[in-house]
Amino acid sequence: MTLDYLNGLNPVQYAAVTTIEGPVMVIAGPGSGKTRVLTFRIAYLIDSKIPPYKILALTFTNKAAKEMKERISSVVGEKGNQVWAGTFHSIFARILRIESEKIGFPSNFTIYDSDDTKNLINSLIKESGLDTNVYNANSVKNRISQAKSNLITPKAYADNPDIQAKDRMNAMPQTGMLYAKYVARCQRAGAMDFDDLLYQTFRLFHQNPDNVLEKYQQKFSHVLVDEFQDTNFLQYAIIKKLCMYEGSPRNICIVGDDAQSIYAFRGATIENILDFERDFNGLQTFKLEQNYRSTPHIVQAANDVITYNKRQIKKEIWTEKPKGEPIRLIKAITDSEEGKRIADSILELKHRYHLSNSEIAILYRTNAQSRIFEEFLRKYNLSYRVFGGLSFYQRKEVKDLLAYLRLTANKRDDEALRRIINYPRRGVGNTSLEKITTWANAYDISLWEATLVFAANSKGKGGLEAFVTMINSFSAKMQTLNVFDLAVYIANKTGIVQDLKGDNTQDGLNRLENIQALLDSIKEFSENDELIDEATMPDKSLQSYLQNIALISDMDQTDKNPDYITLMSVHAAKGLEFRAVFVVGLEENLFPSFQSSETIENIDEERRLFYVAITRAQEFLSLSFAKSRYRYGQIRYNEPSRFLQEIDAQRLDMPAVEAIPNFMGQQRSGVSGLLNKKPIIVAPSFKNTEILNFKASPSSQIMQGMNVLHLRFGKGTVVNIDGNNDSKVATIKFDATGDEEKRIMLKFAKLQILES
DNA sequence: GGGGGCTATGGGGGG
DNA sequence: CATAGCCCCC
Repeated sequence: MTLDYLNGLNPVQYAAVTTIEGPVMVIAGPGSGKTRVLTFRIAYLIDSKIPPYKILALTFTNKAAKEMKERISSVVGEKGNQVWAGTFHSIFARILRIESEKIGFPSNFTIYDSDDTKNLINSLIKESGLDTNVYNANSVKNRISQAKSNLITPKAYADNPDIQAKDRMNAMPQTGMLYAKYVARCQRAGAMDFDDLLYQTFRLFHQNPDNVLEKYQQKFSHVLVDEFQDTNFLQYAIIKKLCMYEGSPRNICIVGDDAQSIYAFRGATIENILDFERDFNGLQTFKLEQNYRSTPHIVQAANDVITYNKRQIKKEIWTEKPKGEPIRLIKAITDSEEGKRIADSILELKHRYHLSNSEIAILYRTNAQSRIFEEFLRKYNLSYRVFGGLSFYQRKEVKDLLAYLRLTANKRDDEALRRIINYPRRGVGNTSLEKITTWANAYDISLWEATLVFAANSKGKGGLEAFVTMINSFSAKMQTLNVFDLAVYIANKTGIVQDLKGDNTQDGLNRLENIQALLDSIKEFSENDELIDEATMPDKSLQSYLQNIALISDMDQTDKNPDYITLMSVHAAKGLEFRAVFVVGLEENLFPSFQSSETIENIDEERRLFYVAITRAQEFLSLSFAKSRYRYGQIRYNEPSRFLQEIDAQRLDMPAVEAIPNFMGQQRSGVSGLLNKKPIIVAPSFKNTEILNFKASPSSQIMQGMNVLHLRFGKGTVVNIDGNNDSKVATIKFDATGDEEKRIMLKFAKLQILES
């Protein structure tokens, strides 16, 4: 066989690719060709007659998975598609889709996203009569997530004195009870949250009904794990289930870099690497230290910085690249000036070195920092794209339409039902929903089943009945229509499109565009045959679509115009590289983040994050800081980041001692205290002497065509009156508001009838 | 039904 | 400061 692709590898890479039997650990420094090693290793496995469908490759991000798949296929062709390559979550979601009935979940289970989880926890807090000021949904959610990630069941949670003590200390002793309720409610809804995709997979393998574990142990003869330093206890536990058993070939290869571990805050643990050495004896380790990405200044700066971390696997990256430019230090007085100077530098780099926008990135510690850079890039007419922030799939209108699809696919999906039972409006108010919720809880049935009861007994109104009939008709259509046609049908039939068309504001137009964009992407899904992939997207069903959507993020969206400057957080930049990188906001309390300053472990994680940031640069690296910065509405003064001083001065274009002393000693970090809240000016919105004589007329006397006076809007004419009794609504055209008509509920409105 | 005002909150974030 | 969620009021 001709294995040309092996020729370009250095000796360590070659060994890491071709050592395909037994446990292997690859420690891969930044820019050391990690992805090449991973993909060539898989190609080499396939060339060594390992059936591609017996190879399991786990990554953290869709981006990494996608890149890996593409590169495997480019080396081995078609059969590369049969490799089970994907994120932990997507691979295990796929397995659960096949096996979930064995552990009490329907095969069409819903995946709850973070918002669903949070909403559900919030309802549970309220239902349980707990104080929402004390029980914060986010912290409860984090506790539950932590518990699942450490394989602690609700019962174990309740029985564990340490956990109980901690919850008591945080004044939230009922957290364990909420955890138990949450789990029960997810079960009732036939729903799994993101953690469940891993937790339930572990449960499945651990309980092992019908020897399902052996099935997958046999299925996957070779397992690869990317970014192993970011795995948590649960992920490693699943990996062990698959690879560590009597008679296992133990063909497992983990790739990672302890220096780039930046997710400890969410449970990733370096212990896993240490445990791995212990769990898999006979382990062969390869260290990739040659860097093919960056100039010596950049590589050395990275080495300088990381030596300040005590606990790490010994490793020094090096490069053969030519010297290149020193690292630029940019100091600014204000955050706004920082924005301007970065934009200036970008223009200069573009002119001097003919960089395209896509070769440039601005990396920051917090997403909130993006705004100022956007402002200046827009001013300079440079195209850019901000990653992170509110993703497309988190927008209200998108979630609304998706909720209809979700409920159609799984009627027990409580969170979807809650979202749309009265959108668009069909006269199902809070009172009805509360009745339904109480009923559902009393009989331990889903909201949908409870809704059926109320719809059948409802008198007159018919909103609920219409809702039930509509959803049922969607389910029927699901049998005959493809996903796209179904989605279009639903968007129209529910009145969502009509509702948005009625809103002529820019906001409304954007929303309508988003609905259109969602429909376009559904069309893409339903018509593009290349997307079929047994491991992650096995068919074109509604369920398959929803699963795919739930596990995708904003980061994965590709743009039609690829020539933009990239703005993203350092976390998001992991795995990427750019010719020019600006790492901004290098100030104490920002980078490193102020919440991390308490412990050495936290500062070390911030330092690894900085290490990740600077090693994204190929040729041009700029580091900037501002003396003062607006944060939470106040000007704050911070000293330059300690990390700047950890870089040997000879790598910098100006000595740090020259740049930094101006800012040392003089200013203390803290709040300026000068800025006070703006005075609140109350101005009358309507001036008219007639108001002095205002006297409201009884609402029953108000009729169509009358001239009326309103305290805020002034004079107007009643165009129309609809509804009856208490819910009469008047449509009134006021002189002051131009063409825009107001709809006012007569029950509340204070209107005076005027002589015409 | 819907707008306005008040209040709480604000770290990094994949799936 | 910016935003989201909530309550109140018309």
